[in-house]
Amino acid sequence: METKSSVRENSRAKIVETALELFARNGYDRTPISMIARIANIAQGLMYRYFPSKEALLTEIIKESMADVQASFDVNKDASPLEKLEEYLNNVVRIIKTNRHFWSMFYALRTQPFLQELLSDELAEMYVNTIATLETFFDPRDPEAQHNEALLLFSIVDGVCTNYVLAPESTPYPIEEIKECIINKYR
Amino acid sequence: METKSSVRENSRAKIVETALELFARNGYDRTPISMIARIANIAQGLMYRYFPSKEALLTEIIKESMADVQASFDVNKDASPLEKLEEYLNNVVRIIKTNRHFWSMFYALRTQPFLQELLSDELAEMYVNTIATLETFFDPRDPEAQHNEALLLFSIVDGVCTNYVLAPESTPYPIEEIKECIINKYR
Amino acid sequence: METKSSVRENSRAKIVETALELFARNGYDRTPISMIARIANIAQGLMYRYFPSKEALLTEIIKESMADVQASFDVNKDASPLEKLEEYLNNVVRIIKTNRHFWSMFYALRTQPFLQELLSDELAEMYVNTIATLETFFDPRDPEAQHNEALLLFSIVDGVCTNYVLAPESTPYPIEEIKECIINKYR
Amino acid sequence: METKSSVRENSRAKIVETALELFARNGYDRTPISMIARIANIAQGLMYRYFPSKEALLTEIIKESMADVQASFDVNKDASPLEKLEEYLNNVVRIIKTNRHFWSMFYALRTQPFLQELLSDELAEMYVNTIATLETFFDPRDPEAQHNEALLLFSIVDGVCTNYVLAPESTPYPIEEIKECIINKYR
DNA sequence: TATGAATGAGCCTTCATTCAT
DNA sequence: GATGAATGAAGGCTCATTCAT
Repeated sequence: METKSSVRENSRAKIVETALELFARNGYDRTPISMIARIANIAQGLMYRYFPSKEALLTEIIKESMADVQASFDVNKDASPLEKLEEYLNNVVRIIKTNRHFWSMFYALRTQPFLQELLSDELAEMYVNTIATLETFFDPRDPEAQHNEALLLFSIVDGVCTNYVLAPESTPYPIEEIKECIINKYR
Repeated sequence: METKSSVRENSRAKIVETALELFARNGYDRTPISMIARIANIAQGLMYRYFPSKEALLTEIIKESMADVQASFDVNKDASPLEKLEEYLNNVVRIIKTNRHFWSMFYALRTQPFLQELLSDELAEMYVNTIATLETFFDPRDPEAQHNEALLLFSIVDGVCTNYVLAPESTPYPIEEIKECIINKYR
Repeated sequence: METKSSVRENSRAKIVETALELFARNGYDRTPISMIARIANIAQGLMYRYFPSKEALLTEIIKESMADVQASFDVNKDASPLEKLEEYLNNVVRIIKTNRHFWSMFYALRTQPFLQELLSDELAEMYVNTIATLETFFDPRDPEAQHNEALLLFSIVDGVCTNYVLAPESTPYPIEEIKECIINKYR
Repeated sequence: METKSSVRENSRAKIVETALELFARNGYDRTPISMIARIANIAQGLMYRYFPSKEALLTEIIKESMADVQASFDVNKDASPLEKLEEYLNNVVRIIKTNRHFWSMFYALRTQPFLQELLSDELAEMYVNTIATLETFFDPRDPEAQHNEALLLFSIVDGVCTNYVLAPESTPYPIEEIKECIINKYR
């Protein structure tokens, strides 16, 4: 028997899933609500029972996915810096492979000016947290160098992930091998 | 006295310049032609004398700027691999600092699905060329490793440049220091 | 114990009461069914068990309230014209003070073209009845003057009531004093 | 030869005229922009080159018409109170006959709650001004009575005008005769 | 060449109404 | 009787593009 609230959850999930895929494929501004509705096989107006606006749908999707991601970033505190770095990269690769749709959308979105305003709080918080984590991988005796190393590592991961999700299916990006390359540089 | 063709060049240049700045600031989809016209101080319809459509304006801007960039990427063929890499990074940093508007726009645009179709030929060509150049920086005895190293270097530059143009004015990205960090990793 | 029909009456009454208040406050076209349902604490769809449409709800409310009003307009047939007029004005003032919500809505609605069609029969009947009553207050020897006096009195009451219900709380309309003014004019 | 600015004026006037008529006939909320456009024989989007929104179109229409009206309310300062009152009533009747469309719309609009907010400034100012003018018609020795008399006269005019514009063509409202009735009451 | 008025397709959103539970 | 999820037809508004001058 389907309860009312499970009906609700079903609809909501269908909207989120479809929107995520379409935002990733076409971009946010090129994905009309009508297209989401058509592909999700629901009426146009239904989205507005679950989200107050198209923008709210987007931010909700991002917040939910981000929360999932943050949860899977527990790093072993007792490991050596190099081990931590290795574990971090493994986590990154695992997560980006698992949620490719989301990250494809994310990397397309984070460079859009109007979205930076929309998401500035979430983005800034995540950025600061991540940099702080990455700093623990490097020698704290020279704080400036430590900070710069963290920035660079973040940028590397950024670039690699972007290239991974943007690579066409015909020439996939060898992310596992690239990961090994990175680790080698830090040995 | 202003000749006809210089008038033409003036209007055209003003359109390109204004569009570039606005595309960078607001994003392509959020920049109406009317806004470009207003800020460039020309009539709305005038753009269509120079470019057949808004998309054509964009691709033109990108092609022109890309050509400029390619031209400034001559690498000294006789230098050592490390010297080449250093020179390459210097070029990148110099160019991105000089044309920040363009690169800001470029990095916002390259992840947009609809643009990848629009520019796929140019983008693919540039990508292949660049990777080929970067491969010359690495040991050719293991071609697969060589290729992966080139991919990684490209991704690193990608990530660093993206973070540079996205950094808010309040906390600028220390790109010169980061460049040194990178070079250190390759010594 | 609540019988079935009293439940029915409760829901129905709650809908009518809430709708009346909201129509008065926001206007008919700016009061969604969903808002009535939310404030009346009932389900959206429930209204359609009692009224076939939003328009039907409105006309029902008006008809019911009008009936109440008509009932309280019995004028003493044996009184002098001036006494009749005074009694009539007293009735008007009493009724409008008692059902302020309804009259506030009524005066907002009666000028709306689409409602005039909807209610034209009721409105016309009430209008003719009222004018006929008012005519008994004036000298029948000049029928045209008598009719015009009735029209004028009706208009005066109309204007005074409208201004009363429209007056903001900060500067209430002194309807009792105005009533005395009117009576003085007819002495 | 038609200049550009006269083209502009033509279009604008056509929009205003059509909107005024339709707002009067159907009510503001029941008059879609698309209907205005269709009847004015212009494209839907054109309105937005002249007015930033539908609401702005309405307030503009009201402001313009109100200004016209205010201008025609010069009362002879040296006349006796009764003469002033007579002149005032003559002005009212003349104006309402001339701009019947506008006043039909105006009386339909002024009772709509959401419009009171929209126009509260204009409405309040006009109200205060008018009451102040009307007070000069009455004996200043009892200020409270004077104020109440002004309120009543305003209400009377209000009611008469409303009934005039609402009267169906089949039974027109004899406004000239009613005007005489009113004057008689004040003799 | 240049202007800016005009067009109309398409977008986001609201809301009266229906329907499965 | 009661619920609230789902529908779909408008409505207001934006904007790339065309066209008369």
